[in-house]
Amino acid sequence: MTSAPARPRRRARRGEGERLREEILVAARELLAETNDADAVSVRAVADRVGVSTPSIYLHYADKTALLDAVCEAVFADLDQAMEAAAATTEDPFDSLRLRGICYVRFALENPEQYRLAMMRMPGHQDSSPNAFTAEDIVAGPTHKHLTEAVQRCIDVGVFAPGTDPLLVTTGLWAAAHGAVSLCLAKPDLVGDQALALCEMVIVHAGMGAALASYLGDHSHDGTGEEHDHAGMSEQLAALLRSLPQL
Amino acid sequence: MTSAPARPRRRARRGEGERLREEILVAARELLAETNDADAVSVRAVADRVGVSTPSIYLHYADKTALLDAVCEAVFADLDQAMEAAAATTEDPFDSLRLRGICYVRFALENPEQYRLAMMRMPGHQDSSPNAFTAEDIVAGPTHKHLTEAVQRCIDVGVFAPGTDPLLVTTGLWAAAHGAVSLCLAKPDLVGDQALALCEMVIVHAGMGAALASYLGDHSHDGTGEEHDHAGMSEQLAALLRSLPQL
DNA sequence: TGTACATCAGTGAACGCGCGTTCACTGATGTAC
DNA sequence: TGTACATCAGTGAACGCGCGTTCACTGATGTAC
Repeated sequence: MTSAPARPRRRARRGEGERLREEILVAARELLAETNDADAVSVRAVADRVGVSTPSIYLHYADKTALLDAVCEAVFADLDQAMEAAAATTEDPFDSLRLRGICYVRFALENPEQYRLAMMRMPGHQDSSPNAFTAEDIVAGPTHKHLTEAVQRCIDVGVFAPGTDPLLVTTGLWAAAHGAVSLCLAKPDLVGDQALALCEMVIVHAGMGAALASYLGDHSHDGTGEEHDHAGMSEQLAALLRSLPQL
Repeated sequence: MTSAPARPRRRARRGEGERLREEILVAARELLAETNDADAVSVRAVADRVGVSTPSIYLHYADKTALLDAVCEAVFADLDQAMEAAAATTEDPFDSLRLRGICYVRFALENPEQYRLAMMRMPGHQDSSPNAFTAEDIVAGPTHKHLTEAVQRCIDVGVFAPGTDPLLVTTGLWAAAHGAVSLCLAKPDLVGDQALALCEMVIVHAGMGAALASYLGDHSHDGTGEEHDHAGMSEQLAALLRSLPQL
């Protein structure tokens, strides 16, 4: 790995110190993409790839964790941008959700190690600083905001029952997408070459289930608007499914 | 960490070499449970915890990877046992699936680092041997087999439409459960203290969606039994949902 | 236009650390005679 | 019952390695006079 050809580099001029900061970020992401191994991203390897000495990294990032945090932020920004572009191709609110889901999955499958780093760093681990990229950053960020808005539009249009909690559906859809994708990444043999199809299936199923549940919740409860009775769900579902053929 | 009190140990007698092997396995899992950090499981730390010198590990495991593989196997075995016990409390096939899901989630939330190790080691990584614990091992193992059988019972009983591919539903449910759980583990703030409820919601939704899709697939296509038309799914869903209130 | 100087980007060498793994060994356990 | 010996479980010390980080430094860039 140390034999990676150092790019020819010009020393930055006076006010251009920020240039190297960006190059370091890019190099770290390239390393993730090429090695598919987060352990391959050492401070030394990144510096080597940029074509700069190791201590130079510390001119731009306080420590390794700060660099990884910056990578996470950049990955989420890219993901959001891709999803918004994908969603812009339709007017239908539910289809917009679906397209976001597909885009999410595609992004993750195409950038597995960057996705893993962004999504799977656990708080409290040695490799995450107290101010690491946490759930708060996600919820505050545009990715989550855009998704919640898309869910809200589905509620407005009637795909999800009125009174549905958009945050709950958002989190549920995210969980479904994340699960499908990370199963595909971790155990590819389990799904073979049908990874994308499986992921889409799971997301759409979760979406349909959420829609169905919000309908059931809206019509089978006392109307207090409180959380669904999960324990009784299977009987309701069974009853509903038995009635479907008479539609 | 090196100051972990070494347990008093008796040297094993002639035929009892296997005893230490088991103790090593247990110590590794305890380390995962207590530190919540896979990096804390070093050969040295494990040996230290058992109360034995470092090279002794190599009398029972070829290398570190072999030890981790054994841990994965043990974790999956425990998970299967817990799920079977949970499922045994009901006769209803769909409820059996639901209980398995809840048990799966609970196990993962209670043993986060062991779960992560078992499910998230990626093939091709430096820390996974060519014969590491892969998807093949999972599919061949009892956990997956039991789940598929439970899905099949749902098909037999009519909860899922006849002709449904049990393997597809199994994988989909697994993906949903894994997603909900790993989202909760990686970004706990995102779900707060509602982790278990969220996970159950996602799983049940995915199950409902699968049931719904298998019904739709059975009644809205040309009957060739080929894969669903995912692209047209949202219109079908929208139409179905619009018709539901007239039930 | 020329020169002294402050500033800024980046460097070379070294630090201590914990890691996985190996090797020659020790000493208890059981067996053969 | 006593003793020599093979076997087996486990050890102490050391190996080389790559890591994150620090420190005193160099030398190019721009500015003041």
